[in-house]
Amino acid sequence: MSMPDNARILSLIERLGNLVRAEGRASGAGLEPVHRDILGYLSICNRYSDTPAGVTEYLGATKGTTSQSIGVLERKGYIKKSPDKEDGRVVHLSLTPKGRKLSYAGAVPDGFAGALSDLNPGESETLARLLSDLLAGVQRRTGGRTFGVCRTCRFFRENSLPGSHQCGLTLEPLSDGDSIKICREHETAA
Amino acid sequence: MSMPDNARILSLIERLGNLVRAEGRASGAGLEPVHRDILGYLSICNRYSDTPAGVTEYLGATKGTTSQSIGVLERKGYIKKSPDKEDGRVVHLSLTPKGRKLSYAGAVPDGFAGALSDLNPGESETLARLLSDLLAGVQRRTGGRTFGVCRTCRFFRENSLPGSHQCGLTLEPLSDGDSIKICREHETAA
DNA sequence: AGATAATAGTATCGATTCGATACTATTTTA
DNA sequence: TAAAATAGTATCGAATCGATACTATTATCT
Repeated sequence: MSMPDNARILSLIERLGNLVRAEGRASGAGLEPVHRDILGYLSICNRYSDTPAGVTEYLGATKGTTSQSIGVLERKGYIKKSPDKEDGRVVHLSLTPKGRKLSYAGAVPDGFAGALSDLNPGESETLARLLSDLLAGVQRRTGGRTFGVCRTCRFFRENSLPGSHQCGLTLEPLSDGDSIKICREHETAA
Repeated sequence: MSMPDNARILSLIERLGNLVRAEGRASGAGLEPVHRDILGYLSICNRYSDTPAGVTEYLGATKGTTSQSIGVLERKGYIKKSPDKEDGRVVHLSLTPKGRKLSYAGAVPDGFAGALSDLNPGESETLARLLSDLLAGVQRRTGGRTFGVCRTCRFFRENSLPGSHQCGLTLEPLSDGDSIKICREHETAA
């Protein structure tokens, strides 16, 4: 008689997602949820992914919509655009100091922080893992990118020098800092 | 070095929520996510909760916004308004046949169905439980309603006749069908 | 080489959300 | 009976969002 687990999970995710959006909207200084999403993404993505197309894939929106949101953030001084040196079509996005501050500020809203602290540590970990698995599964199925961490990608290569790595796709060198960012070209290592 | 579990969970919920919204938008015939939310809510709420105020609390929006969305659904013929018999301020909302069909159709999008089926049954159950707990915790803290199932409410009373119950708040009789719907006045039984 | 296709991004349109504010009507409370 | 609370609507401006059309650049194919 009760709802099947799948539909229930979906409904819960939708409601919790709405709450996160609503809480964020209430507390963020005039910033829409999508703006916080974009700033957050730009703060953790690597140099292959900091483009309007990368943001578009990450958010699952259309590129027209994303272009508008990026325009708003640029006009308000949170991000800056700079042309790619090799591909004349590509634009890179970077956070201004003002934008960087906000991308950190978007911490955990009070209501959630409290509710999460009610879970015991094992449960938090389980929840995080199950949600990750679910997200990865959805993305695999819908052809979406996984946006995994560089270091876990099948193209990631260790170099002989400590702290020096290489991307097998672009063949470019990668620093330790690069290796912990997320990438739109990420494919999970087998 | 890695993200704390709490921030990670929040980010996962936000991303999954966005995906649900996006998938729903793509597949639903011109219906916005909030419209599906409203239709879904009306299909499972009881007669004390099928009002604009009930929808407002459930969605966490403002009443002005909700009033507009309800207006759209009414104009498009998915729901119908009828005045309350006792309180002249109150309006009840009901699904038209057209609306009822859509509230069922909004089932689980393909990508999610597949990804959820990858979890083994125990994991699904765990995930559903953890998300429920989280939602309840957030609502308790933010003063929001829990919208629990009538039968689990502290005001729910069994009658001597089988299949007949009573609401201790309104003192009205409740059928078996009533007892499995969600209510905005719900308070978890101790 | 040169035509064609694919890709990155922008511009514009209409419908809609959303919060804020103000407003009406009804009911409750003091 | 007057004041306050409640339910709901109306209106405004800013922004999202998808759809479509468009420009510019790069890749591909013949």
